[in-house]
Amino acid sequence: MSRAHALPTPPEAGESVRPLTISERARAAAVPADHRPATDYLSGLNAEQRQAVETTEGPVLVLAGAGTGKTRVLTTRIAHLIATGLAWPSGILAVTFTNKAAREMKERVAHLVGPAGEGMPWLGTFHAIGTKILRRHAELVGLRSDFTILGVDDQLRLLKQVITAENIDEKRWPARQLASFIDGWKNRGLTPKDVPPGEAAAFANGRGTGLYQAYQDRLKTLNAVDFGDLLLECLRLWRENPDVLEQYQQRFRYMLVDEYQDTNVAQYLWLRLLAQARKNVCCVGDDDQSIYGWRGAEVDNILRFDHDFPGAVVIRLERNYRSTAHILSAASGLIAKNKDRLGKTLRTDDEPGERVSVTGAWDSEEEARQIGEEIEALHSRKENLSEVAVLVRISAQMREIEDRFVTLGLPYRVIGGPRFYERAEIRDALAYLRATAQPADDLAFERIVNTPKRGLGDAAVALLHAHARRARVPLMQAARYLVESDEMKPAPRRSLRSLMAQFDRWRTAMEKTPHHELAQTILEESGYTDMWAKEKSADAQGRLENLKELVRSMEEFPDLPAFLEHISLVMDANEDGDQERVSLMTLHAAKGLEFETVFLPGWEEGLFPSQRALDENGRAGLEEERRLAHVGLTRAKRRAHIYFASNRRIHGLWNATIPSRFIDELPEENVEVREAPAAYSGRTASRFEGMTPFASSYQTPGWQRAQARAAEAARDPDNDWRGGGGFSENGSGFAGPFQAGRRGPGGRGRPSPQLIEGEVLAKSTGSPSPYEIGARVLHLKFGPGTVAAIDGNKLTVDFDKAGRKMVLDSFVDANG
DNA sequence: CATTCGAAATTTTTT
DNA sequence: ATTTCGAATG
Repeated sequence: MSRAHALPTPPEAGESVRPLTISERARAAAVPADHRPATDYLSGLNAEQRQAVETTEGPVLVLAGAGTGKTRVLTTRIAHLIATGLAWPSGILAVTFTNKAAREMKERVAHLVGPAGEGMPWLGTFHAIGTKILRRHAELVGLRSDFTILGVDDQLRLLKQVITAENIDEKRWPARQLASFIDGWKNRGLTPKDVPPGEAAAFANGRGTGLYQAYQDRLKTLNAVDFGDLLLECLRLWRENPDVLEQYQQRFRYMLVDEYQDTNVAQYLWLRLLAQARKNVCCVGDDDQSIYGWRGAEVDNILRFDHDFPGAVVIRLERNYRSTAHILSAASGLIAKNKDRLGKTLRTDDEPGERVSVTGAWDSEEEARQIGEEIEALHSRKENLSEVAVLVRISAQMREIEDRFVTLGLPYRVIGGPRFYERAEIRDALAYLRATAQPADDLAFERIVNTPKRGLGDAAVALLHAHARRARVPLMQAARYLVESDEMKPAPRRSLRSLMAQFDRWRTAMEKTPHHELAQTILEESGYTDMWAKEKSADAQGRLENLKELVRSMEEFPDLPAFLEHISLVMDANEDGDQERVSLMTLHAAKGLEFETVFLPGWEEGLFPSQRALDENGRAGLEEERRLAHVGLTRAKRRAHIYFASNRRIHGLWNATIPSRFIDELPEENVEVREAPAAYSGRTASRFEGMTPFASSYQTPGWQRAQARAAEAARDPDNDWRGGGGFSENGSGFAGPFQAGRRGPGGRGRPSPQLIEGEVLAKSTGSPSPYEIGARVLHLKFGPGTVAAIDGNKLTVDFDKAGRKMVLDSFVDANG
């Protein structure tokens, strides 16, 4: 390809970038025709996409619905800016949220533009770019350029120290809680001075702000920052040094932001400062896929874009290239129930395809069985298992499904979970390296001083701290002193001496040993690998392998500091991508992915939408849950299967559940209500025929019939409720998704749920139930009980043994 | 100081 | 049910 020929030469790395002069631009345009940058990269785009690529000047908001080619627009836009000579790669700022997204974008740009695009030094996550900027100007914000970036666990340990140092009872005011307060403040761009007094009062009787300040002071002393600081300190840097800000405003001629709906206030301020000068900012996002409100994302940022950037061009990408018409309409119909949205209408030219199926199961175990069977059927039809995903609302749902996959022998992989670099063994190993390379890294030293156990417990650490504070020296230096003095008892003293000797040896070895070999040596000599080798728990083996992988990955870096920098921001477990596997993940983890077939279990009130989201955030919470449902559905290219169970075990006890309101909200014409598979459906449930539909939107109460069948199936003698014996014996009220609202005044814990503008827990029909208050009924799982209240076809029953639960009337029998 | 037993908590997750 | 955390115990 000759695309790269006419590109301007990228400036040397580190060279400060100035805008192209007019003559340079003219020169670029005057290149002979056959050497002119190829524009064929534009040819595959539709009109809107093309507009989004070619509207290079001024603020642009691209509202890109699911599957509308968002990433393609972003990468093509970058290619376009480079190919037309409007900017050098180093003059473009492109921010993403995850390292994965950044990596993908880099690859795709390189593919479009060729070697010339490889530069892209400013393509990365907010945090990675923030780090890069801060390292250059560290001294202006009171840091040294080799500052450490704290992970969550380091942060917690530090907070614990701060709380204790302030003489606050750490048990009453846990570090975790303070961490989430501080996180929230940092997300909103608030320094200790900016925190509204009312909010600080919520922690430790109003001492929240002081603790926040003390924590920040400690960080400075340690020459460390946490993730939030990577953005906040940039803000401070720019505000206090307008010349520095201007330097970056000049440098970044064009700015692009991916997943704009996920930006928090701090990120928004960060962007706005940069964009103020040139205003060539292009934000791509989808308000309907905003699912991170709970961690500080502000949908408002996207809803108010044209207000914040006057004259903004808003481009809607509404043509979906991913899903069939039925799936798309189902998802659109659902999301249309949200009020706070900019509004898009997704359309497709794809065939209608299969309807979205909705299947009721008796309980979550049967739900897992049905999913397993369906996947086996797909597999025997030669469908690729890598194109199949099961998306759950909460991780706790995974276990049952995994269990089923294991017994069926279905290969699967779990996506998400703790990141590689968050794992304890990796953090420990890194702490050893940090403590070796940076003797003043107190946090690292403290982390491993007694890991593996070497008799240096709380008492010894307290002594170290006391001396370190008294002499104002790092812990390591305090240790050297204590080894020589007799303030420490002989046993720990001997242990500490040998540890210090080891560190000395490693530090000497650092001069001449390749860093990955040194790491290997440290892990062995310290007894760390032995510690895991001796542990006989199931995951010990995996941890050892992670450590090996860590050492192996170090080889790719020139030296230890380079590696430490990399690891503090990035580090992914390597994928064993050889075998075809079903993917299992949370809905959150699924954003941005797509699969031929998607299974969506657990669509039940309380679980999805999550009761907690409703209780804590009211209508906004409900809408975020609905967006989550929308994200789930739009992951599917050809087949989407929704499931709900009528009974689910929550925290160990069984709970009756009712179908999610989201099921009712799906347009009827795009949904196929499934019967339970033959093996589990028993006789025809004639007595349920003609019964009032649960949801008024259904002409035929099809899913209810399916449910009834499932109930019949479960009625076989082997499944007798008395045999199961799984329900709560305490009768202390029901412990499920519905408990919060129905608890008596004596109930502890959660606040009452908010009723959301007439949207009750689930729609009810208002049609009379065949039962009356006071009637005795028999439930398969909960046994006998008395009807306490009736709401349409939903009964509130006081079960003799299982306490009060809400059940569908079709699940109980009259028990005269 | 380490181990062990019992009570309490238990969404979603990136950097 | 399971895991995690803290206090009592050896």
